[in-house]
Amino acid sequence: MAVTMKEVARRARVSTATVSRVFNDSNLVGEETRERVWTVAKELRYVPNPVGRSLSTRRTDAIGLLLPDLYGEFFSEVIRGADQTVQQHRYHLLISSSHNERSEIEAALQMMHGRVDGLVIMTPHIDAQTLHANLPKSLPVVLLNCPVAGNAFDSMSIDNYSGAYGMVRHLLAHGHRRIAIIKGIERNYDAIERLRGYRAAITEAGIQAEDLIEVSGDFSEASGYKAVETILGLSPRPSAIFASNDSMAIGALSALKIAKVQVPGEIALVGFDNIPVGNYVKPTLTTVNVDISNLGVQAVTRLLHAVREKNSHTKHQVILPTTLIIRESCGCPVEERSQYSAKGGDATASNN
Amino acid sequence: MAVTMKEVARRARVSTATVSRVFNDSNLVGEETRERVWTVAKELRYVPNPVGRSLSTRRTDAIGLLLPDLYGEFFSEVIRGADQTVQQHRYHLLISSSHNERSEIEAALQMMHGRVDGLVIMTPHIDAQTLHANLPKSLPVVLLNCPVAGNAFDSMSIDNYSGAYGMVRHLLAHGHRRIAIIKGIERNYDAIERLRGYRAAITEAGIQAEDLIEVSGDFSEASGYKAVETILGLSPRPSAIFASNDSMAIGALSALKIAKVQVPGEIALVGFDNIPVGNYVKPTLTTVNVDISNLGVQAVTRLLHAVREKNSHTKHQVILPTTLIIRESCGCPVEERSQYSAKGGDATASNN
DNA sequence: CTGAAAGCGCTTACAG
DNA sequence: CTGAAAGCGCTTACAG
Repeated sequence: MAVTMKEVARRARVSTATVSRVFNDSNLVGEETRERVWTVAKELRYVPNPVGRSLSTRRTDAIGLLLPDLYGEFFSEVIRGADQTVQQHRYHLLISSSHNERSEIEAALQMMHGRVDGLVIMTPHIDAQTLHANLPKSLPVVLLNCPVAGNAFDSMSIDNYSGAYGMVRHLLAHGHRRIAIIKGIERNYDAIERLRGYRAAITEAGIQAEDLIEVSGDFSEASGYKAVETILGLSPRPSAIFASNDSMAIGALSALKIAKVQVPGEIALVGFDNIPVGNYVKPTLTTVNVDISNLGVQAVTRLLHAVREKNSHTKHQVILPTTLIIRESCGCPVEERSQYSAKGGDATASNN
Repeated sequence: MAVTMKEVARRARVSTATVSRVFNDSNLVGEETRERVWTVAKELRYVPNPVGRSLSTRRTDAIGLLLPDLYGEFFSEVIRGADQTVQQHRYHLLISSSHNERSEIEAALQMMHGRVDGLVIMTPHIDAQTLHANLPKSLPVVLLNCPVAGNAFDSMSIDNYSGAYGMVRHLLAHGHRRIAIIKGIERNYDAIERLRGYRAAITEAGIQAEDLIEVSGDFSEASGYKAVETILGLSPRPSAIFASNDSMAIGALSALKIAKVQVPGEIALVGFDNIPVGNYVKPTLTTVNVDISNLGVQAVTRLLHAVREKNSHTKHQVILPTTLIIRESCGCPVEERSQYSAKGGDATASNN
């Protein structure tokens, strides 16, 4: 059907080896021969078959991206960063999502097997065990925001801890002493780290540990709404709320509006993630920014390094810094309403 | 390195042909043999190499998705629908984006060549010519929201015309007579169709064609903002604004707020797309909903039909209906604030 | 029910 | 600088 190398070779009166060399920019081809092959190839509209190529080179020139989900801007931004980087390196991107259960992840790992030269894996529910059991030992992997400890894998994650820490410090700096946190999903890694940052900032400020005000939430808008009912019932009432993500902050904002509690006048409110909607609510939402597409860029860059420089590559656990976005909802003076970096000092440098 | 079929065959004391048959659920294998092969395969953790497989079957079990962009919810929703469908059929999804220029599209088409069994192409800037020139005649293709005329390709698009028509009819039904449109990018297909719907509804209502109030825009928030300046300068002032997309509607809303013009009290405002932010602005935005992930589902379903039933497959141009989402910004009575279908009668049924 | 063999479209030492 | 040949890991008529 499609024209093959053999046909090009025949018409250009050379061997397939020579055609192959021409298409691989080998320098062991005579100028004249090269031209002749090019011409014929162009005429026939020959495009090398990547499958044949892959079989002999044992490369696929593709990498896989495993995602738990595909809802919302977070994942599309990761994909955007990944796609961009992959294209720069003339690689391809294979995407597979909806892997929230262990069995699905295992199936997905199997399916990627042999189709990609490396894998970026983002999934909250995975352990090193499962990974090792389902991946060829030699397949390079970068873990994205996965709670896998140790240094057996390259990993890349967001500095949830410092982001939360920096945000709470910001509230403290503006005089808040009773700061409530609306927590995320209990066993979620991001949620745990953000909570840890909150606790550290509070206790470091000399506030008693028993004064930590922790309200449950599950990252949903509804849970933020509900949490406010609890918070408004406390006495003395907290003067600030740190929601573990923006969705909950927005839910909280609705509840506060309905309860006729002024934000930030009577209570300050801040979130985490910097989702676009934060710019549209009134007051605009102070939050922690995460450069998500960069997360994708870095992960793929790191992975391709592992793929191409297998020998010199050494594994690292990288933590990407976050940024505070000061808008209206925290009530801090206008002149401070600019971006500045959250304390992100413990980010490990990547060395590729 | 990785264990191959040969190794499995050797250990199970059968030929590779038999191993192959076992893995392809062929029924010409004895039960006993089958078991033995399974056991050995399991032991060795054998996974068939898809590249070898592809080379002999001439299938890749993958389809490609070509996107112009990767910004925002629209594309992530398309991807979500596509990924979901692809997985159901045990196919793989190859993604490639940022194809806005002709040369990039051509390069992308070349790169997909041989890697996929079919292609879903979404790009505003493409003509049938370029497509034919860069695609193997035999490769199934589904065009997504592409302005390619004729029936040479399967295509799938949103019913922009009827959506706009229905929305403007809604405004007319509520007594509006001077309805301005903020247009989208001039040569953009969606924009053209929405404009066409607006014009049809207006003129059908017996309003003079010279009373069409068309203001330029480019789909950006900023252009919506600017358009309002023009609109407020008109006399008599329009009583309603139909923005060709939600982003512009939101820009317009900001401008109206600043100009202290009540929405919907003094002027009604509606958009198109139903982006999530529309729920958060005040007043909430009346708009036209497009089930985007379904667009991805339908396109892939159609494509896989073309891939697998090459013979029985006939090409169709499908138009997916839209829905009106009535919220606060159009000012219509509360009891009507529910979803109902926009006139979507001219959607062609897909027959796979 | 099973195997030997050819073939899918490339690449790459090896020899010249 | 060029070609003949082996090999990458599968599948599938063909023969038995």
